Amino acid sequence: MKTTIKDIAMRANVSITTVSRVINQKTDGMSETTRRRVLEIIQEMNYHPNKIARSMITKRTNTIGLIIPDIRNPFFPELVRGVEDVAKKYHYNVFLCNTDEDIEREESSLRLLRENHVDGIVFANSYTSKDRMSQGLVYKPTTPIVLIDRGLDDEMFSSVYVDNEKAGYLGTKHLIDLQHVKIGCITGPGYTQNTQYRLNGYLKALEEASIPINKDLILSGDFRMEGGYHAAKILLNRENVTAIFAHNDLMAFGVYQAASELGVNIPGDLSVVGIDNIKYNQLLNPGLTTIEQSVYKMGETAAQILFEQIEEGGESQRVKVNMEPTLIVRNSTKGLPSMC
Amino acid sequence: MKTTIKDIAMRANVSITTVSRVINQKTDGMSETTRRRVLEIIQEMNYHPNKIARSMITKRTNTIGLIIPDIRNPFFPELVRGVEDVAKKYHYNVFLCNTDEDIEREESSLRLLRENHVDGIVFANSYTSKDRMSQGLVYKPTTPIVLIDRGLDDEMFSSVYVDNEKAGYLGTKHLIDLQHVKIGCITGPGYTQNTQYRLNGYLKALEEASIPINKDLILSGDFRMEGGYHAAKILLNRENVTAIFAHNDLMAFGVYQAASELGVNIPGDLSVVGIDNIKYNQLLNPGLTTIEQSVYKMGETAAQILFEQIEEGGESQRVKVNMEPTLIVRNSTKGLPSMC
DNA sequence: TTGTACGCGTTATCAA
DNA sequence: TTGATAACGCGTACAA
Repeated sequence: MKTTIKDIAMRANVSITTVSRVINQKTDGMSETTRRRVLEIIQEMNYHPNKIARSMITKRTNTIGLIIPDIRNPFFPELVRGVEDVAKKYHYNVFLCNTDEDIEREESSLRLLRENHVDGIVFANSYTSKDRMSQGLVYKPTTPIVLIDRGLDDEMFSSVYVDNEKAGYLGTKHLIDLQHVKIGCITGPGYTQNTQYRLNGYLKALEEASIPINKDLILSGDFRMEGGYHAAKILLNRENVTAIFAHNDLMAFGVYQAASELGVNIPGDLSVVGIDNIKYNQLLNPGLTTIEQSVYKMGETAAQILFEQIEEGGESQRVKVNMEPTLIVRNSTKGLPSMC
Repeated sequence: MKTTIKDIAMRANVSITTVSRVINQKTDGMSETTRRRVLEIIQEMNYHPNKIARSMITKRTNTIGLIIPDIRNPFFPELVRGVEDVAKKYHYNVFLCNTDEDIEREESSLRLLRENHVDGIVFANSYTSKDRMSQGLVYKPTTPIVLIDRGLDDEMFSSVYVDNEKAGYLGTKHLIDLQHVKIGCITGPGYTQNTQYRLNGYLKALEEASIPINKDLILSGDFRMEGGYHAAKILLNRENVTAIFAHNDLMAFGVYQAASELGVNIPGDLSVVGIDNIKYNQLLNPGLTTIEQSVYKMGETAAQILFEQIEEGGESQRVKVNMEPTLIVRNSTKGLPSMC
């Protein structure tokens, strides 16, 4: 039997109300003597309040949910830490849910979190189509939700995301500035919104430079090494590209592998750009030029917004934060000798 | 106002007991008619049971805690997934807590989890000294705890860990077999038990080969790239080692960086071995020879044990699982030309 | 300055 | 086959 507020009350010869007051610092007009005595007994009996019971009354669980595709994708640990560090500051615990981009798991996570009465949810729904999302989320409009990485174009939710079109534009522009023309593009899965926006940026940069668009240079990947590897093989064997823009670093890693197998030198024969600036891409030789998204900060920001909405009790304004991506040049990109 | 079991009962013209029975599949001797009607209303009103209230009675929250040092260390995402996947199978949610190896945060995490009445805890206390741990955990002997990565030598807790002495032995033996004699060793922080065991393995292998032990070749790192980098600089500049055994892959990455800066060729001038077999070390050129620990499996196993203890209700046997590390040879190690 | 008593949403016990 | 009611541990309005 765990010790309860009742046990403390008995031992201290006071009512449970008094004990409750001590616990919740409601000691406005209370005798110092009883306060001290209660505190002592609490120590002595090693009493810890039962949050479950408390939240029955207060309607607060001091708990938030965090839904992501897969913690093993090195993009997400940073994000998770950002969220958790803010949560800790607010004395909140966080439930972590991995969905593997599976719509079933997204919805079951949402349901589970709701049944656990979390006070809010940070949702990295990067890979979900809009319609299904809305459908899934409509379940629980009462709990504040902040979308991360790519928001729905929906007034319903706050969101924090990177300007993906700009990311796509920056990477492509960098390659064009280096005189590249045959620039391969490896996108994420077709159904993600990130992919669409990043691709738009790519197209825009080409257009601006009056480089004709060749659809054979645009291949669809999976945001994982494998996808980058296979796409790169095709681009290198069939299309003779001099540069590849992979829509995330993991796929760029795959490009490195393919290049290595084919005896293609980076950056001598091939320039490579990624997106994310994953920490461990410094390991690559040569270092990978990439577009940085401040992932940790995204997590922090999303959590911050969420807690503001929680505190304001649901009737707060929806917020959309747009983060700027920045180009980080390393040694995987190199100017093409200008052809005469 | 959320819909409650009461609302359902009203609308269905039955008692809350009946509704409760439907929810909990206790429909043994129940008329199909009422069952169907209740089910319909539940659908219609989009009712979801309140787990908080339920756990007041059942004393079960269907929630476990997972405490780790830092999710950004690429060792842990695998472990987290292992735990979470098993948890999901049991319809459990998991609270994630990062401690940064800070004893304060470990204890506050423990306290927070306990206040949230988790049914069990998986604790990766890799970096905590035995005494403080016991002190911290003694708080809550009622909740099953499974230690991971390195167990306390304590009958109190179940644990899953890798035979770290063997890991240290295997890596060193491999280098010795390649004729290396001046083998540098970069350990983890001195206060971790892993470090002690791995170092023992290193020493044992040297002894077996009758290679005299040189304490200058043993440096203490931090399990991060930075530590590996600095230690490698010292070993290469001052000690002329022909091989370095880093006690995890991250530090081996640091060794690569140092070698690259100093113009030292791997494996030509220097052989390198790590521990962990982090997924992205395939990216390194040359590929890193390392000792694999099946991290995902460790997570799974720990969670499995935890759930067995939860189901058995606390009076179960303590279990200690010892996982075998295996050597994975890639291209970072090379035989030394035998000196004549 | 302190205490009594009710209610939060659910399950379990016993009765009908 | 179904229902009334007591718990679970706590916070709080109101009373003393």
